[in-house]
Amino acid sequence: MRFTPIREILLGKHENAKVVIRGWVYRKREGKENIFILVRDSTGVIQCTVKAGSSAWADAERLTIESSLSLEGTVKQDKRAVGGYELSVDAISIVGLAELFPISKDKSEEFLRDVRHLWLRSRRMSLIMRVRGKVQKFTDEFFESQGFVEVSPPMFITSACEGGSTLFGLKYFDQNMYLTQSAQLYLEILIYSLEKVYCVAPSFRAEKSRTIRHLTEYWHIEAEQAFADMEDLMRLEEGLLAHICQRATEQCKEEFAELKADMSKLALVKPPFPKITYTEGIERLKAKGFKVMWGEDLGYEHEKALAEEFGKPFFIYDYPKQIKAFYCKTHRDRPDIAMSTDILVPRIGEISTGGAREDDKDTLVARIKEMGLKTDDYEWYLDLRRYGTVPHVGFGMGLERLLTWMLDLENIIDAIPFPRTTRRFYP
RNA sequence: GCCGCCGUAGCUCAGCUAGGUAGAGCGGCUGGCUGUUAACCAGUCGGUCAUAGGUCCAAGUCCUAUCGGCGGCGCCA
Repeated sequence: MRFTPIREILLGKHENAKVVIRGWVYRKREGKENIFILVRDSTGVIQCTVKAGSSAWADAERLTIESSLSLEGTVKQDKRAVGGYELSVDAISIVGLAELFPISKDKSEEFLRDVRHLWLRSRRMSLIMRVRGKVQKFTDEFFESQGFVEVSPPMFITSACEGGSTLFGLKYFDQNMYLTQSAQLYLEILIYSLEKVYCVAPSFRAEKSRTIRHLTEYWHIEAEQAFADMEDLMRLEEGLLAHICQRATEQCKEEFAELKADMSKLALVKPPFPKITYTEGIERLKAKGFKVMWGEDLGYEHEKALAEEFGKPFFIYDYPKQIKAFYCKTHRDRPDIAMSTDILVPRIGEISTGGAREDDKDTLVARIKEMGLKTDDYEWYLDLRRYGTVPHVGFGMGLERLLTWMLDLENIIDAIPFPRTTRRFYP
């Protein structure tokens, strides 16, 4: 049996032809003369009409919202149907008669989160998931074009990447292990053979953050590049973002329109991005009346204020060493300044952090001790500096934060099908 | 970790300020009507007011604790 995608019918390709479609009941309106069944499949929604007296009438009467079915009928152009085409039904075959569907007209955020496994069927969620899939594809396209190799980092790790306080611990047989919070250190291993590597993989953070931009499990776009400096890094990052935004404007028009997401902001994402130093950021904030001291990390309000000025993604770089991780390289002539850069976007703030990694073994050992960490935990990491060390850079970008910004989502949880937050991890 | 808000019918909410018989809309069911557009009209079913304790003649309403949820800050991507 050949089934016709609903989208093809709506595009006018099957006018007056007999077709068979399959899908789920989206809405149903019942009268004496007609039953109107709105059927959705993965490609669209179409109105199907069943006339009184038709052999399909009894089945049409039984149908409930979200029942799965196939319908045979004739495609008719009809202005009265949303979409311009409808199916005049000859036969219905019910696949799975649905029980009373819990999601109806009125719905609260809280309830929809409780039934997320059903809410994912909604038009809105499927559109977002489509864009998410595309953005992942665009990411692969970009790295492919730049000669990067996609690699697969581990999820089980033995020690922290950054500190330790935000790790999820777990029992690994008789030992304690953790879920990774970044693939960075593992990508660093791989540049010694592949030079340019990237991955898109989950990162886990046990931060009890209660905000619209935090997940405990999020997908992390990470890359590392050997023989590269900060300029290479920023060029890579802005190239990636610009490519994703460019391709989204080409391929995701319908999704943006239906989600009422503002697509015009994507056109502003063109290299080179605005770039300011941390010091300049502090000055700008002071000029705006914020009470910030050089050396303090920027808070969310600070980030938002700066991002508003630019109205598009931009870089902040050259942070004070003390607010950055142990592996961060510092300027040789300004040892208090870390070669680190963030990308900030309006409304969300930070979506990416990257930088040069310390490539000198002794400096790295000193930094590890300075931060109160144990060199024993980083023996293999130090090996990378013992055997053919190279200057290298890398970054990590939060896929869901990127999508939240692109699609104007109110909360990051809608950027991922199965969000894990401090309070929610079902289904 | 700190702070704020919320929890009443399957769903969305009102009722709480100032204690006095548990309400509406949607959904379901029954009937009617209509080429309907998240249809409409009538009727009907539906509730241990999150849980536990307290105050009171009387608690959905006031007090305390607990549980659950949402958000802000911090931290981060």
